[in-house]
Amino acid sequence: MERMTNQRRVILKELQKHVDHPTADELYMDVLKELPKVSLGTIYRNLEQMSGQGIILKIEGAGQKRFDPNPLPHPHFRCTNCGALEDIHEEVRTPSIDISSEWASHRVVTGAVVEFYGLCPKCSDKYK
Amino acid sequence: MERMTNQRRVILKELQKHVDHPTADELYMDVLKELPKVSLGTIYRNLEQMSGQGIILKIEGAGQKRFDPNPLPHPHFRCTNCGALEDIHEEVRTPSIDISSEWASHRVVTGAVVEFYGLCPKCSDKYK
DNA sequence: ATTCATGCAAAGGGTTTGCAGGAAA
DNA sequence: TTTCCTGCAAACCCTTTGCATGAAT
Repeated sequence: MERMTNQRRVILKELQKHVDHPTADELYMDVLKELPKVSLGTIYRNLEQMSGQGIILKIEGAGQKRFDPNPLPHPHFRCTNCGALEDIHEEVRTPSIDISSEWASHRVVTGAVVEFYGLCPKCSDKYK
Repeated sequence: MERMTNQRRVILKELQKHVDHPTADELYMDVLKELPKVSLGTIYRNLEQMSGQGIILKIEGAGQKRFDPNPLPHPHFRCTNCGALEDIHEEVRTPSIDISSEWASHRVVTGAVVEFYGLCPKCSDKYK
């Protein structure tokens, strides 16, 4: 059974402060302020464990992994210029597929990822 | 202007033979059979260039980058066990978002990625 | 007491890059 | 001939891992 260590508590608390979705090293900088001796390996190990437990969400894609304190799958918007990843609070028509199909009968379909992409407000301003 | 080299021709031809979506090193193995002196760097440079030109599709996500000879965005299915990536030929209701919204007015939304995930036929057999 | 987690540092894997020589245009 | 591309190898970046120590249970 996994243990509730102080490091883990602080990592989760710092992640939950974010409205954006930080990378492991961004979170490391935050955690360092509270735990000056923490190591980046500990950040990675805890993020990996918590996402495996469904407490947080690990988001893989272009560039570095990013982490989201909200574990429920939801759509994101990724800036192809600066890499920023943000939640979409707008209404999104989610994709679906017929799981009773012949195709699906040969697979185990557990979920889907939806990611819109383009330029974030900051980056789109540069093109004005 | 970019040049049509023999390496590039062969890389594209080998990619087009695939119904799956190979990684750079898988494609490297294929190309080596035709061009025994080709380097992995050349594979990466050409794949990067062709995807930038919209001739092929670069797919980023869990693990290694994968490449698809079909440059038109389309849904994929990813096996979370073996990493295989395949096209979905089933009907998929694609996601959409209101691009006339306040939210969208601050961004440039250029596209969306849809990826279903789960276990591929080979991997789901192992759990039977 | 027994495990599991930590800090540290090194290794790992995939991808990118600098350079001198080679081939398209 | 001028540029762009190649092969080679080294560098790079992010992430994972081995190990001895430390802290939860």
